[in-house]
Amino acid sequence: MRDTKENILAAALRLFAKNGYEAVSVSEIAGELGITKGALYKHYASKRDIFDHIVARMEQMDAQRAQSYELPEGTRDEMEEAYRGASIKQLIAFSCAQFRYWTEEDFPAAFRRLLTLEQYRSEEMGRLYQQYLVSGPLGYVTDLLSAWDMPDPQEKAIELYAPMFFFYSLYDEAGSRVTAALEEHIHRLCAKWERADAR
Amino acid sequence: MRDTKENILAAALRLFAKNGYEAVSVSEIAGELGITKGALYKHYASKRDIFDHIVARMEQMDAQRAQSYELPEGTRDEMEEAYRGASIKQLIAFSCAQFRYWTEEDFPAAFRRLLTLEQYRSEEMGRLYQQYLVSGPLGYVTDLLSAWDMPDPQEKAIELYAPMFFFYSLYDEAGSRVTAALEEHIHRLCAKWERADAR
DNA sequence: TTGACAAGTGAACGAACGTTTACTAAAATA
DNA sequence: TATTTTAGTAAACGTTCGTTCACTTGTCAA
Repeated sequence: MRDTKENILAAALRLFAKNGYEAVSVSEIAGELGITKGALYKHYASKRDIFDHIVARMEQMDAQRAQSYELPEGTRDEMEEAYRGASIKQLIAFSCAQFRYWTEEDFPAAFRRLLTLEQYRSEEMGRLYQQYLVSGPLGYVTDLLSAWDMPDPQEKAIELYAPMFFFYSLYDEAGSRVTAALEEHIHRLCAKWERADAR
Repeated sequence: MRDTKENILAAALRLFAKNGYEAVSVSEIAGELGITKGALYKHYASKRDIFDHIVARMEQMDAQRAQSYELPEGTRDEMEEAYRGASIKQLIAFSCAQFRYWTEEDFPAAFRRLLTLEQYRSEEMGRLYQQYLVSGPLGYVTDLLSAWDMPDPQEKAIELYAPMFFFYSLYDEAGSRVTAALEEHIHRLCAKWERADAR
């Protein structure tokens, strides 16, 4: 089959996301596909090579997703004008979409758990974890609110993003049952800001 | 030395918290103390036995800490009366202390990272992770606010606890620099509730 | 002083690890 | 049709894993 290479990537990610990179053996990955571990080396040079391809794939998916949203990219300094044009409604939609992305989409959801498990092992993984799931999103929301001249942008960014981050962990235990509560929280908060803004 | 057993526990926890249980070898643990891995088996029956003692130790530390606080223990149903007696000031103090506990105290801080890395590997670890760091604390705060007859207790509990949870991850990258911001958040929020309550 | 015990060493165990190799059969290409 | 490539197997490689064992040393109680 031509998609064996793709199946290896998916199976490896699924296992890495559950047990962590070191705890998964090459035989185990191959076993998931019903092939021997020797065959696996026809597609990837090493176990680490599989991992690297997973990270690269995530980077590619993320870049693709970034440009499909109307919210501006880049840091505040570069994009100040664009930031001002974005609306609170867009922020709501973006936040909800981001949550569903990291919980419901197979690849991103597994990659999030993988990063969670690898974050302390190397500087690089810690950086990726922060960038995708912690200080990255927080900084983005902060910059956005700041460009809108909202008072206390960092405070508000925490109010918005910390529950999203917290709900990732709730989701991991309780499943999609919790998604509605999180989206309600986002809507309530943004509505409050809009009221304060109009005043 | 009599405290070799204790040193093994500490070294193993430190390594487990960085790399995860499977990625740490018995030789590595022994190497940290300058002894051979054979000697390690004079103190613990197996690698898993070390891990189990770490979990038991955490349970013991947690039970000890629970009774040293004035806030009531147990679930709401059992302790409704006690809940009503607790004050918002106590909630602030308890929350700040809890954050410092899971970030600054050596053993709990390392155990928190260990749980983070092991949470998906077994049901038991997932349960402990939730109990110590996710739904456990959230439920506790919810019950407390609910016993005070505050409106929307779950909403408020998320407002209070989600940032604490989020700041654990910020702390892991940025260190104690972020503690002040978190404590400010707690104070601000509780002050807001007190104002609304007095009205 | 003697003997039991506690705490270490270092070599060995079988199993599992990631990786390589020789070989095969089917598919693609010339 | 003949040949090369692709994708697989099965066995073996050297290494490391967790664990055990025979042995040494120092401490302390009888």
